[in-house]
Amino acid sequence: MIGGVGVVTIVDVAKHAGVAPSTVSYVLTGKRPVSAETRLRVRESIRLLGYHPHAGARALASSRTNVLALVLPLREGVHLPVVMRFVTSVVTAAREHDMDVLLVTADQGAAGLRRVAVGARVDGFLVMDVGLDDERIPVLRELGRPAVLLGYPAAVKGLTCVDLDFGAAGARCVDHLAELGHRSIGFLGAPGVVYARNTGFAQRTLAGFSAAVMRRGIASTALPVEQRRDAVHAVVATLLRELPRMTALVVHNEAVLGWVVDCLRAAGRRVPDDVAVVAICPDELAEQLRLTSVELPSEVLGRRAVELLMAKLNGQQPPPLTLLPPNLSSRTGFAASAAG
Amino acid sequence: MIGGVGVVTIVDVAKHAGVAPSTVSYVLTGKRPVSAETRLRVRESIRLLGYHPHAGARALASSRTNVLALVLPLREGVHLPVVMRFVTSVVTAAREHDMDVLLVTADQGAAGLRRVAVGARVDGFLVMDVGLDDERIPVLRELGRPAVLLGYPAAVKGLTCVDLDFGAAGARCVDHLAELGHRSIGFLGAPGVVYARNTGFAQRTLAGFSAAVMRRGIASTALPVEQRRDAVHAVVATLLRELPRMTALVVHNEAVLGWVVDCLRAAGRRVPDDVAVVAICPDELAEQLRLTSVELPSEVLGRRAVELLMAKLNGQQPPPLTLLPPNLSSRTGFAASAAG
DNA sequence: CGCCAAAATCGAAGCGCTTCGAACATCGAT
DNA sequence: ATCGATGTTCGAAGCGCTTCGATTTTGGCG
Repeated sequence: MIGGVGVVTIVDVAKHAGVAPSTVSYVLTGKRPVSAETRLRVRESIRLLGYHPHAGARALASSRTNVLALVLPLREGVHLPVVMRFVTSVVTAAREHDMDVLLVTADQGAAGLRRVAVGARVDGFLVMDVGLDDERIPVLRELGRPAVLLGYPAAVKGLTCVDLDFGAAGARCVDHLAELGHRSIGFLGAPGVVYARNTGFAQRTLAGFSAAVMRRGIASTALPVEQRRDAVHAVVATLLRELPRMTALVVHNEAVLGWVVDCLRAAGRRVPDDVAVVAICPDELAEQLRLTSVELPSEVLGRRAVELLMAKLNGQQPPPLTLLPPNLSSRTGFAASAAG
Repeated sequence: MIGGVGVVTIVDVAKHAGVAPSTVSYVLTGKRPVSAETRLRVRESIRLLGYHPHAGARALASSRTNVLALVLPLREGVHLPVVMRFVTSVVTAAREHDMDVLLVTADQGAAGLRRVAVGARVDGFLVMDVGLDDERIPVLRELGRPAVLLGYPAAVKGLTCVDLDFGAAGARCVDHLAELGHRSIGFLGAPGVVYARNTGFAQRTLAGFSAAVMRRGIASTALPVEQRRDAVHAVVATLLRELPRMTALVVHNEAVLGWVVDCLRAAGRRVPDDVAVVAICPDELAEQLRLTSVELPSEVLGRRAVELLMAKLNGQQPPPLTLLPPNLSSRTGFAASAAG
C-alpha cells in the first residue's frame, strides 16, 4: 500500500512475502512445485495487497493471452435468440477455464480474424455458423491458430468441428412419426436463401428427412419457408394441397414455427390431433408451443466447443468432427390454448 | 522473413526500413511527427513484412489495451434479439474506433468487473441493462475506470448514462392516440418480475403513459404481462372487462406482442379498426406485425454508448445522462383509423 | 559426520512495445 | 563562418511478467 490505489505488482507481493518474484509466479501458475508453507504465505500476501496479475505483461512474457475469439455470424436468417444463448454458454464455459471471450463479428470477415490473431490478442478461435464453403476456413488454416468450428464444411480434415447431427435429427423426426403410424409427412425448412448459400445444417436436415421417408416408403413434400406471415400462410396452403393426406409435419425453422401452427389451425386442422407437428428448434420454444421437438442444444454446443478448443490449446488433437446425437422430446400433453 | 511464420517485431521493421524502433512506433501511433519520406518507407516495410504490433506488449508499455468490456445482462425477461442487436452495434462501433470488445456476462457479477478491470484487460466498461439500484454501480465507482451505463439509476451524478427516453415514449403513444380521438386506452407492460426488480425503463414508460392519460383525462388501465400464451390470453380478457370501451392499446412487451394481437382478434376485435395497437418495440417486429410503434433503437443506443465511452477515454467529460427522444412510426396500413 | 541427489528457491534475462531526454541535421539569420 | 531555432531521429530505460539455469536447502544413507 505504498502509492495508494496504484498498481500492485508481483515484486510488491514478493517483497511482502519475503520471496523472489519467480516464486510468486510459480505459486500463481503452478508450473513448478512450491512448498506448502511458502505457498500459503504468498497467497496471503496476494490477498492482502489485492494483487491481480497484469494481463498484458503476462501475455507478453508467456505468449498466452487467456482470451479466445468468438466469431459471430450476422447474416440474415440466423435466429438471434439462438445465437445469444450460444454466446452466453460460451462465455460461461470459457470462464470456467479462466478464459475471457473477445467478440469478432463475421462482417469484419477474414481480415478481422487475421488482425486479431496476428496481433496476439487471442489464443484461439471459436467460429460460429460455418458454411459448406466458408471463406474463413482457408484463413484459419493459414493462421495456424487453434480453432473450433460450429457447423462444418465438406472436408473437415485437419479441422475441429462440432455440430448437432442434423441429418440424424431429420431422420429421428421421421422415425418418431412413423412409429406413431403416420404415412404422409410434410417438411417445412429454412428460407430459400439459406439453402442457396450452402449452409450445411439446413441441407443435412432435409437430406436426413428425405432418406428416412424414402427408406420407409412414406409420402412427403418438402418446402422452404420465408420469414413473413403471408409467406407462411401461402406455403402451408401449398403443402395441404400437394399432400392432402398429410397427418404429420416436420418444421425446421424456429422463426415461423408459431405461425405454421396458427395457419394449420386456421385451415381447420387440429394440432396435434389432425396434424402432428414435430419441430427442430430450441427446447424453450417447443415447450412454449407444446410441440414435440428435437432440441437445438445451444448450451451444450457452446460448452463442447469451448472444451474442444481448450483441448487443442493444451496440445491435444481432438477428432475433426464431433456430432451431437439428436434428442427428441415428446410433448403430446394437452393442446395449446388461446387464439385460433 | 527470417524464421518462417515467426513473429515480426518492431525491431525487424526498423532494421528493414533503416530507422530506430522508436521511429516506427511514432509512425504507428502518430504521437510525434515523422518526415513524410520516412513515414512512407516505414509503412512500406510494415506492409512487406506483414507486421502487426503485439497487443500485449503494447498494453504493457502504454497501459492502454484498446479493448472495452461489454457487460451483458442474462436475466430472464430481457428480450434476446434486442440484446443481440445491441451487441453487434457495439462491436461495429467499437471497431470504428480501433477497439475490440470483451464480453463479460452479468452473472459473473461485480467480481467479474473487478477481475477484468484490475487485470488491466480493458480500458473501459459498457454496462447494459442497469437497474434503478444496480449492485454494479458502486463497484464501477470504486474501480474508477471509464464506464458508460445503458439504462440509469436514480442518482446519475458522476456517471455517464444513455437510454431511450422511456417516459417520453409512453407519453408519445398516448399523445398520438389522443390526437386520433381515442378516449380509453389500455396499457400492457413487462412481466411482473421486471417491475419488482426496479428495472427503471419499465417503470418510466408506465409513468410517462400514466401522466399523459391523466393530463388528458383519458380512461385507462395498465397491467403487467407474463411471457406465456395463456397468461396473455387471461390478461387481454381482464383488460377488455375492466376497460370495456377501450379503443386503443399501448404494449410495452415485445415478447408477447404478437400474441396480444392474436388474442384481441380472437376476442372479436379487429386490429387496428376496433382497437388501435401502439407498440414500444424494435422496429423490425412492428414492421412485421404492421403496428404503429415507438422504436427501441438498439443500434443507435449501442453506437452512442461507444462514442460516449471513447470520449471519456480521451479525457472528456460527457453529460451524466443522455436520453434519446422517442421516434414514433405510424403504420396504419390500408385500414381506416379507428375511434372517432 | 560428511556426501550426494532431490526439492525448493533465487536471479537475471528477456518478451515487444512506448516514451522521454538527448543527439543530430538543416537552415535562416546574424 | 557561427549560432540558435526548428524539425527529425536515435538510444536506452523501463512496463510486469515468465522462464530457465544456478544456487541453496533438505534429508537419506554410507
